[in-house]
Formats: sequence, structure tokens, C-alpha cells
Amino acid sequence: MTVSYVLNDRSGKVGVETRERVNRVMKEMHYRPSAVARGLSRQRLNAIGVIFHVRASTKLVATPYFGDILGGILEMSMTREQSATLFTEMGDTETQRRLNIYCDGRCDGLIFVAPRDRANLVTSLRNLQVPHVFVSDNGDDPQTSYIDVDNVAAAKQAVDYLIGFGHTRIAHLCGDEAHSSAHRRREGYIEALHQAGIPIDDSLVLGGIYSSQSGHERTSTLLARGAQAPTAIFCSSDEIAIGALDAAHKLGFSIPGDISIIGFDDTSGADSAYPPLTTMRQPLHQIGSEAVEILLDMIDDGGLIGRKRILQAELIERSTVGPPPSAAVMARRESGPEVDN
Amino acid sequence: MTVSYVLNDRSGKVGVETRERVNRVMKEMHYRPSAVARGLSRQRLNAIGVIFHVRASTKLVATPYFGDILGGILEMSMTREQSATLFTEMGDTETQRRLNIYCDGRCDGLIFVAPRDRANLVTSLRNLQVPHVFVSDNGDDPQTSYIDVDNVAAAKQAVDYLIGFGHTRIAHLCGDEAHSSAHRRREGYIEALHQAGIPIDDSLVLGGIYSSQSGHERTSTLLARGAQAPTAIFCSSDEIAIGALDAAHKLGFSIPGDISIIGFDDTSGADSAYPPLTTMRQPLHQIGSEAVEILLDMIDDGGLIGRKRILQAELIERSTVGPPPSAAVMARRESGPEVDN
DNA sequence: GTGAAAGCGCTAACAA
DNA sequence: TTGTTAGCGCTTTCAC
Repeated sequence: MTVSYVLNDRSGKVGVETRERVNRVMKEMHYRPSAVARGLSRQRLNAIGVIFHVRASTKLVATPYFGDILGGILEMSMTREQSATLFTEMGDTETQRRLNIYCDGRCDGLIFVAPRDRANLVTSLRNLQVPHVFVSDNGDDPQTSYIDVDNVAAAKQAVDYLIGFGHTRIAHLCGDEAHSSAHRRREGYIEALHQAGIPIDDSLVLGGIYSSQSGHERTSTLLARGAQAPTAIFCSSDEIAIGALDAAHKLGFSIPGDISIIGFDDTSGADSAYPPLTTMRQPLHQIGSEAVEILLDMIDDGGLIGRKRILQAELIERSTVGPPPSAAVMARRESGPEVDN
Repeated sequence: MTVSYVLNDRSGKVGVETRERVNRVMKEMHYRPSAVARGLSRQRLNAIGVIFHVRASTKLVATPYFGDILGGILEMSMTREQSATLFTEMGDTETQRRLNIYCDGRCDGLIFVAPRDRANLVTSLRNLQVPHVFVSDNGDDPQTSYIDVDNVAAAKQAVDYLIGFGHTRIAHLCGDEAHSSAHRRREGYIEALHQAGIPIDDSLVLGGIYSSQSGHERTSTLLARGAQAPTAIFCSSDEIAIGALDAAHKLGFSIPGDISIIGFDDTSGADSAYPPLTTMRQPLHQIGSEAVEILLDMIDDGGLIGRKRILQAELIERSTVGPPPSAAVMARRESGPEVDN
């Protein structure tokens, strides 16, 4: 049957009345084309795979960071007529076996969101011949694309902002070491401090993971140090910051009066935190949608040439950053006899 | 080639050394089976489709409710070796066209999460012959499955809890009318009030949607009523409650001193709200994972028989509910001369 | 146990 | 313009 013209929809190549007849018959038979058969024939399913690397099964995509990116991915997928299938990686073990599943033809290309242990992944992927893009920092492989925010610049800007308020004892709650973003953000933190001539105090930079609980724990220990406690905390993610906020409240600290906190991501929920969280906004939605555009471009040219894309973060000033306590007192003193509020 | 034995893995039907040889050759050739070809042949792709009904493109799956359910769906999909492909519906328009895409063979079955306008969907789905389950309340069609929490019982329990504290002026911030859950929860609210002999005050039940902004707006108008303001608010979702909390703070109300607030869902984030939100917990993760189990069962028996599943919600007591202001004053009076805090 | 042959529903290259 | 043919990579009879 010339019925295949329907999909190719080559107008001018088929008689008007023949088309009518075919359409009519299709209606009568409740004909619906099979995407799978077409996929087999064309070697292209119009489907992309999205792999999230998560800590625990219970948290899967529930973390706002993933949700926001996923939103961008889905939206662009729909407008480009691609379906998106989701996978979650939970450990670094047996990723090889999983890779074979992702690449068994059900996906034309892959997006890895916040992959752990990227270097290893890249070498595995190289043999698989599957177009892929990372949402994370610089891959070195020419056949892998990536898109990310400029983490070190953003982190530096956050810390500069704190410094601008007069803070000098600034703590940093790091993210999960397995994600490159954690390293980049710490670099930015150190760079800002160096540039301002503030010595790095190793007791002020605490390792951990991207979770509110981890933020809570680390903040509690930090704040228990009394006079040694920092006056400001740069958190490597909003989730960490939310935990920090919570810990500070529980310990009776007022924010930003007693301690300033700045987050990273501007994840949905940052602005309904209490107080609304000052943070570095990542264009999460845009990252997601551009990732699929990049991937689609790669698929079209056979996945041969990788693309690189770096976006800038933006400082969102809300209510969790202010001058350090002592500076505030001084400021008040200078501005005259006001009621101590 | 008898190589197809690999997938069927019928031991005993193939010689040991032949198997060895085949395996070796597969390695050498970097052979990887094509899921698409197998799917075409078997008429089963081992893939399920998940359709979310969302308000706006920007919010897509970023709402915690969806994220938590999706987590359950993905986890179970992985353990059952199914891939999950995601779709988002944004309006009720052209759902028919979209349905054809969902059902073009790339999915063996469909899960609809919080569908709008379910009745219409059901009739469309009936012709399509695709196994499907709704995460929402009672479908009537024998071929459609559903799983949901017992919304009216849960809502009633929430309001009973408020009443137990002595509240009588209890407002209800409804969810989106297009979702059946909004109706069920209002029923529960009314039932609780009736049973306690409290007359329904229509000015206290406010329509809106499931968003924090909507909760914020409605709470603001409620609280502006002065002496007419309620002493407690039952919110139809945590997102609404988060907005309500925010509005109350902005208006200088303390929680739960001046006003009690209870939410619904126990979405991740409810307990890092400030103060931590008292709410009705839906087993969101479980709902997601059971939905895929139900769907898989349906697929196995040809999608002929629908299954129904109702789960119970659980009251999570945190810090946003207390006695109404006047009662609190009385309680204090009775317990002796304490410092008014 | 193993191999040959037909077919899943489509596309593509060619002939008519 | 239209119909024919082969084939995408697998599964599944059914002989051998």
C-alpha cells in the first residue's frame, strides 16, 4: 500500500482522491500506526532517555532540583514531538548493565542529569555509540555534550555578596563530592575569599551531601561553636540551606539577624521558605529544555559532534542575608539612637 | 539462529557448548539485542506511560505531589524491568490526539495521575483498548482501574482534629474543582462539621486551585475579616497550606497561636515548612508503586478487568495546630498565673 | 537440541 | 502517481 505516504505526508506525490479513500478506510478500520514498527524500520523512535542519579529510592525525583529540570525537559520534548522515558540510577554499581538497557534502541539519545562519576560513564558511553548530553560540567570527550551553569562564577558571586555585607567568618556547606558541582562551587568559595584577602579556615568548610538533613546537621555543629561560629553560611544547594534555616531556628538564632544564609539553585520552594531564601538562581527549566535541543541536534548529525553550553546564574536577593551581628550593632550606633528591635 | 534462546533463556533446551559459543560470538560482535524489534514481535515493549495533568508548563512535575508519586512509579517500574515514559497534559483540549500518541504501541499501558475531567477520558479510552489506571477516585468503568486515598475519610479526620482542639470557625480552602479530590475533601469537611453540630458557613469555604499562591490569596482575604476570621483553616493540599502559612506570617499572625492550619498530602517539604506543617499524610510513594503493579497485572490479563484500591491517610501532628486563641487564654487562666508568652 | 521459514507493521528503493 | 519488493531485528511455529 501507498498508505505509508500518510506519515511521510508527501503532498504532490499522491492523488487527492486516493488520499481521501485511504483516509476513509483508515477511519473505518480504526487504524492507528504503530510507533514501534516505524521505529524499527527507521531506526529512530523519537524517544529520548533521561537518567537521574539519586541518593535514595525514596527521594527519587522528589527533590525540587530534579523536578525543575525535568519540567524543562518534558516541555521541550513535547514540543519537539519526542517522548521522554525516565530512568533512575541509584548507585555506581552495575551502571554498565543499565547502560545496555538505555541503549537497546528504546531511546535515540540520552540525557544524564547530575551524573556521579562522570569520567567512568564517558568511557562506557564511547563504545555504545549513543548520542548523549550531560547536565553537569565539562566533559572532555568530543562526542559528549554538556550543559551547565557556571558554578564557580556563581559560587564566587554568592560569597562576594556575603563579603559585601561585611562578613568574614563565612562557612561553606559542600555538596556531594561525587558530583562535580560540589567541587566547582567550593572553588568559587575559595576564590572569593582569596580575592578578598580572607584566609581560608578549613574548619569552616564542611563536607556532606545535597540534602536538608545534611544541612541541618552541619549547621547545628557549626552553631554550637559559640564565638567560633561563622556569621554567614554559603550552602551548596537550597535543600542544604533549608536544613540550615531549620537548624538555626531550632537553636534560637534569628535570620538574618544572628546568621546569614545563602543557598544555591533557587529551586521552587526557596521563596516560600521562612524567611524567604536568598540564593543563586540556576535557570533549571532552561537547562532542561536546552539539553533536549542539544541532544536532538546530536541525534540528527549522528552523535558525532559534542556541544558545550554554559549558562550564568543570577543572584536572587530575598531575606536570609544581612550584615553580621557586630556590624549591625555598629551600623545602628552610627545611625543614631534607634530602638533596638 | 537459535540465538533467540538467550532472551527466552530456556535452559535444558540448548546444548551447553552451543550456548558458550553463542555467548562468545555475542561478545566479539558487541551484540546488543534491540528492544524495539522484540517489542514489535512480541507486541509488548515493557514500557508504561505516565500522564500527569498539570496547570502550567513551568510547574510541570515540580510540584512535590507529582514528584513523590512519580518516585513510587519509577521505583517499581525499575524493579519490574519496565521503562516509564512521561507525558504531561496541559489542557483538556486535543487530549484525543494526544491519546493516540500514548497508545501507538510505545506504551503497554497507561497511568493517569490526578486526571482532570476523568469521565470524558474514560469513554475515549474505552475504544483504545489500552490498559490503564487512574490515580484518582472511583471510576465506574469495569475496565479501568484506580487507586486513591480515602479522601473523604481523611478530610473528615483532619477537621475532627481541629474540632478536638475547640475550633468551631473552621475555614476550608478547596482544591481545583476539575480534580475529583477537591470534591471529596470538601465532602469530608462538611461531614465533620455536621457531625459535630457546627453549622456550615459558606463564607468560610473558598474555591481555588492547588497552589501556594492560591492559598496565600485566599488566606489573606480570610484573615482580613477581623473578628469574622476563622480560627483554623483546613487546606486541601500542602501547597495551599504553605501559601496560607506565608500569608498569615505576613499579616502578623502567629501560628498556631492566632490561627491553626492543617494541610493535606504530607508532601516532602511539609516538615521543613515554618512552623512544621501538621497535615494528613497520603502514602504518595506507595500509591505510585501500587499503581504500576496494578497496571502490570492488567496488562498481563489483557486489560480486561479493572482493579480498585483505596488507601488510608494518616494524621501527622506537627506544629501548626493548637487551640483557638480564646480557648488558649482560658486554658492559661485555669492553669494558674503563668507569664503570658 | 537445532535450523529454516514466516511474520510483527512499518519504510524505502525501485519499477510500472 | 501507484504498486511491488525487500528488509528493519526479533519471536515463534514446525520440521529435522
